[in-house]
Amino acid sequence: MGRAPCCDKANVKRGPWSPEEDSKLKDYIEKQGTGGNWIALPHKAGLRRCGKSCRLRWLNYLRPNIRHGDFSEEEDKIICSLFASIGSRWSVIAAHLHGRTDNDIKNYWNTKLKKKLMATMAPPPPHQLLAAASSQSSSPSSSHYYMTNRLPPYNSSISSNQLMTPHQEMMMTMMDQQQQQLLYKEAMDSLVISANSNKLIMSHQEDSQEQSTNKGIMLLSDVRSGSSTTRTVARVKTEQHDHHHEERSMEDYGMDEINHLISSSCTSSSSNSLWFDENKTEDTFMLYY
DNA sequence: AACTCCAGCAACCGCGTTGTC
DNA sequence: GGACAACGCGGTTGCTGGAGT
Repeated sequence: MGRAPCCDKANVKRGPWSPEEDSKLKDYIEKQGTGGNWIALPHKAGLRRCGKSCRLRWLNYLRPNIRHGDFSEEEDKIICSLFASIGSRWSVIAAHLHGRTDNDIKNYWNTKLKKKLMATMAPPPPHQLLAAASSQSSSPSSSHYYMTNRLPPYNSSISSNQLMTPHQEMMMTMMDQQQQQLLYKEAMDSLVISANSNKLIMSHQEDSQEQSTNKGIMLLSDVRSGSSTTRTVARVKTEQHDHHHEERSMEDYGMDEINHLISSSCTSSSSNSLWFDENKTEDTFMLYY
């Protein structure tokens, strides 16, 4: 049995709003306010609409100081920067753009900005991804790329494949040096803090030579954007070792299993399972880009 | 002119969160 | 602290109009 409907759908009008309805809603709210109760508002305002629908219409279209139309380059950059750091939290992004609504920004991103960025930044071929990861490995005995989670100095020549999610990397092309440094830092931070995300790609690791843990859980990347490209994990095989990696997306895990994996990873004092511990700044973790 | 395709956008849906009793 | 109601948000749907054939 599903959730109870918020209103009697048989008795409410749906679809596009007429100018008369807009006028009624606007007049009522300007005179009476919302009264903190959207459910009761349509009846009081003489509208045969669902309260949710009224709220959406007001917030996205009727309320004062709403701006519609073309987004500026500056707004593009702000959206990209925030999307790279916090993902698709449109209401938060909207709060940074005066007069823009979350719905507007979401639509703009999905229909225009994303394509614009994709066109700017074609994804690297898989073999380049692997070669880059392999050549920068800190351990000659392994093509796994290890790095510390202390923030190294920003260097624009560093291949961002190893440091960022694809969507963060994509944003780089739009930004000036200062913004790139900020995004770079956010990318580094996200490798540690993203344990709370509900869209993480995880991997089992068994019998790693460099790490004594028998079985751990690795954060590969923060993929809160939900973009399909960020769900693709480059599997880096070592020539010397034949580590067994089982790559699974979050959706493949049951909640119990996820909780178990995370808790066992966090609490295992006898291993180097430290990927969720922000305090262990000297330790290393594995990165798959 | 008629039809199809598709981008853009407004609106809806349903889930998680917050507030109230 | 549990139950319920309402809000807020992000993902999705579906309508519309313009471009292409």
